[in-house]
Amino acid sequence: MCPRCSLYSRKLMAVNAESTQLGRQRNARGEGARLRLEILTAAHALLADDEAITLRSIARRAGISAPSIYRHFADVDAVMASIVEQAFGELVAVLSEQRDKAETAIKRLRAICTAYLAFANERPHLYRLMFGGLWSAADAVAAHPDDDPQIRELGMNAFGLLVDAIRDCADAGVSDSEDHPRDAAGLWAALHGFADLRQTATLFPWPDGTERAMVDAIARVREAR
Amino acid sequence: MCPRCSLYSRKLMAVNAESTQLGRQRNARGEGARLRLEILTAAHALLADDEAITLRSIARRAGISAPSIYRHFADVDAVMASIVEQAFGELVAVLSEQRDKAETAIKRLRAICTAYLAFANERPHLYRLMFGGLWSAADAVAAHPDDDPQIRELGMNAFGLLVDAIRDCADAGVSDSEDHPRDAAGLWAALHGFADLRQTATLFPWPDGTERAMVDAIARVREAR
DNA sequence: TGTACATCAGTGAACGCGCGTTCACTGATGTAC
DNA sequence: TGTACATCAGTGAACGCGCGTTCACTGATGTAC
Repeated sequence: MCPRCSLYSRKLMAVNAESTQLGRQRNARGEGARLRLEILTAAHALLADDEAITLRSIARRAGISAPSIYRHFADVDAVMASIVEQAFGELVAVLSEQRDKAETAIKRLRAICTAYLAFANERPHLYRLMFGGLWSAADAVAAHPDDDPQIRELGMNAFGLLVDAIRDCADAGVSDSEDHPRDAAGLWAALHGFADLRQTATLFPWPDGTERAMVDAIARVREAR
Repeated sequence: MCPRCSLYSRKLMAVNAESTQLGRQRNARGEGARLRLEILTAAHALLADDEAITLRSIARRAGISAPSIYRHFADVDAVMASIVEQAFGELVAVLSEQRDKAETAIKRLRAICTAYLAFANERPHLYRLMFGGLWSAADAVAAHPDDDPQIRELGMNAFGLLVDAIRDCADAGVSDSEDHPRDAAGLWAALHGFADLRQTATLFPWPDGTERAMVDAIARVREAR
């Protein structure tokens, strides 16, 4: 046995020993499905701590060995798809929640936008998983065209919130928007770009009020000064 | 010698043999600096072909061994910084070029925006290297605070084009923008988001005219319908 | 009631890959004596 | 003019890392006879 390989193995053993939570006891007979939840929970915990999310890091966090994940997910794409699917649900929930706290149509629109940016800001890794280049739903769908993860529909739900909010403003006479889906698409792009660049272009001196001006302009908000 | 390691080595040797362009002859005595250019050229070729860009892939493309890069760059960050620096120069050049082809202030502004989106669209890997999460100038600066790669200034040059274009529109009375840097920042965010999402959210049905509506709105273009 | 067996949850060890980086070297070319 | 030597461009082989994935297994628990 050559020294390199043995070193390798000893190292791996050490890592495995360290990572495996000895306290964990396995699920009872028909309860194996629980681990599926634990895996997703571990992924969420990683994201909450803003740590890198890989199959192995999830396994470490969940206190299980990496291969165990394959009992519950076909491959790493399936894990990511589940996480993203869940995340879209959460996004829609927080956007709706913040919207419903506001009284006027314009404030509801702005509340959605602010909540969107807050979501991206507070959970950058998760946000990048959903929209950034970290992982691509389109690629995953292309790789496994059969198991439709309905991520597309979930994304459209979130987008629908923007369309509706702009329509409500127009109906209330406080927006000049004529093509609501088009303006919502522009608004989404602007929000995404702002969220993304604030994380990436940290050296750039963002002027105060950029968000508000951008949102109001794209949504064609008409308001007394 | 264990079978695994020997396999490993044979594989590596095969890869190296394959990747090394035997045709290449090394530079003459005082001309070693040439390789620096060849490295950057290889990186550009990779980006043009939209292939992944790593220290090793650059070396393969340049037809040299990976360690050779260290004669000319301190580490992989230094290579990336050089590429990005050069790319910012190119970006400013194409934006200016397209701007100067247009006759009116509004058309100049729109030309800049269209050229920006075209740049991002045609060279996605390069664009992601500059602005996306692929590589972070901020991280690199943090890691090597001493060798200032002036990427920040170059970025500000590009941004200045937007500010000036909006100011010109306002001066010409075709924009209601009052805070040009702020509106330019919003416009940049919107352009970036649009460019990024068009590559990421390929499943999303982007409405026609999104770009124009978005640009005109944020730049507060005032125009007869 | 006891026992053989199937099922099930989960693991340990390895594979092969690509990455960035280090190190000791090779071999050509210019320079000093 | 010849030769020893320093310099320089560039390489080959390896290191250690983390990744996704596969495979044969272990050991507990329920079920059938």
